[in-house]
Amino acid sequence: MIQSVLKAIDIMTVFSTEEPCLTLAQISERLPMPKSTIHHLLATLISRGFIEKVNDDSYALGTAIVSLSQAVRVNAELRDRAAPLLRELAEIAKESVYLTYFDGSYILYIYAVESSKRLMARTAVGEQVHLHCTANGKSILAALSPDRVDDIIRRTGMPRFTHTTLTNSEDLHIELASSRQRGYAVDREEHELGTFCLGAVIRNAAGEPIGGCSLSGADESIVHDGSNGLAADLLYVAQEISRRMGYVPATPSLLAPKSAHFVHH
Amino acid sequence: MIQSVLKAIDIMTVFSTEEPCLTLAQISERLPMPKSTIHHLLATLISRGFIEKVNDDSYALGTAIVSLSQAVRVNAELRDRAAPLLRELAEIAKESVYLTYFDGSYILYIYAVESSKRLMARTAVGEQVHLHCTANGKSILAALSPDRVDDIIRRTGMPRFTHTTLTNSEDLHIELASSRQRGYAVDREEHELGTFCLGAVIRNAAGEPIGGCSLSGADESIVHDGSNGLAADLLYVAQEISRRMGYVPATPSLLAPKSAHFVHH
DNA sequence: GAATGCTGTTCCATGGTGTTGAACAGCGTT
DNA sequence: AACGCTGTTCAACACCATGGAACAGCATTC
Repeated sequence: MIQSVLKAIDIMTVFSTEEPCLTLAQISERLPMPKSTIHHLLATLISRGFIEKVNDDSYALGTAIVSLSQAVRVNAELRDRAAPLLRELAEIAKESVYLTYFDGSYILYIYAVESSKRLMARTAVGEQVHLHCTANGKSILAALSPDRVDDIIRRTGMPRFTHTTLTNSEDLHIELASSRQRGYAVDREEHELGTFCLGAVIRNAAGEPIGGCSLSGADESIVHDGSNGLAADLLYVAQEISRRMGYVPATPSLLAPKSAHFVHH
Repeated sequence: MIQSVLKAIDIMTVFSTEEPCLTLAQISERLPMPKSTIHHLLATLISRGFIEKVNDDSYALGTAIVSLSQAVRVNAELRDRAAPLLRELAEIAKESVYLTYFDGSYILYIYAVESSKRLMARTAVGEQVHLHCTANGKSILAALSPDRVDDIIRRTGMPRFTHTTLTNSEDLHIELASSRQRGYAVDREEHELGTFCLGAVIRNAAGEPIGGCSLSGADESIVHDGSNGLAADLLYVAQEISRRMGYVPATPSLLAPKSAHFVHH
């Protein structure tokens, strides 16, 4: 473990969306390091664009980090294979579409086609969220063994976000059973009020869940089963992404896209 | 300058979209460092999620970088203010919409609402592009003094990407004059064949150009002046983003959105 | 099946370098 | 004008990053 590198990373991690700009004094009061040490590290990070100076007396994360994200493995291997399908899905559904990556404990949003109905200004890309409260997360949990599900919720907990969030293990397992039966998971404002989602799991060549994709809308009708072909299209897209990741279903799937848009694949 | 931090950054910079996964041997042949040094640094970066191991014998950039990008200054200050407007614009235009940040020499794509017409699978977000060959870049150049324009093209050059790319200073200055007159810039397949764009500049409180937004389509009709209200809507959005960044136009603007969608702002 | 070439990994002594408190400088406030 | 607050620089000491060499794990090869 190289200490100066760890310290440099700790400094970068102090910045947040809420506090994108910090003075040296603010950084030093949040970290157990002398100001001069922080100053040296900041100068080094500035030289490579990882940190930038704002207004002569405060610091912020620089744009080099955004450039680097293009080369992150999951972006090159998962996102770039999934993106064209997700864009089509967004166009058909006229709703926001999200792609997430499962890191073993949480999901990380790695791609989005966001419709104007999205409530939050900030894009979801880059956000890390619990599994139990999202359609994406539950579609992944539904693809894991009950033991692994219990293991994950033991580690991460089941914090409440809204009045509909599932906060105990039994409710979750019941919900996962119906998700498994449907083939996709549903989120009824469990993470964010005013946001309803459908989520479907994505698997790799080994059949393991590696992420998910979801449709997200501000209208409850999106989660009404059978009211439209959205769930079928979502499942088709998730299955096609899995196929592109090397997944070969044990029983050849009968899924076909409902929308004619997908016929050319 | 802390050398171990510089080395850690150099290691991360070796990864690219084309080569997202590298073995220790591959990294060491691209960098003038002994394998053991690289190994130590990799272990440190792994401990914080900046690097991850793939398949036991190769390394890749980890997801921590994607999470960090949420806190990057331009994302918090520019992107999050612009995103809602850009989503509406994308919905009205039914084309891809992009937001870029001007770093002094290049533009960096920081947000996108990508339509299914986009040719490339990869998202543009994170890409760094020359100014002279994009609508976004030219709208920024048109807002700078001729001296600064010359200074920038002296530093970055004017590489050719397609048969329509402007590759000499005089052509560029003529083009910038008409962009200035129109109020927005146009890209006729100058960066990528099959991609036509309209771009408009975004200014900060000091009136300086800090970025741009653009509409991008696969159809030439998008750049046909006056054929539709897209340019007017784009200009309205760019102006409204500038306003949210603190810009106060010298002469109160008469611009109004053509589409009724924007009336509620 | 032993030997060879390749990986990635670990070890450890050495000297380079990161660390640090203290001193400096630049501003705004008092 | 003196003070308190910034960010910045300095230099000496101790620590720790460094990188050669040795190890281990695994294919491939002869």
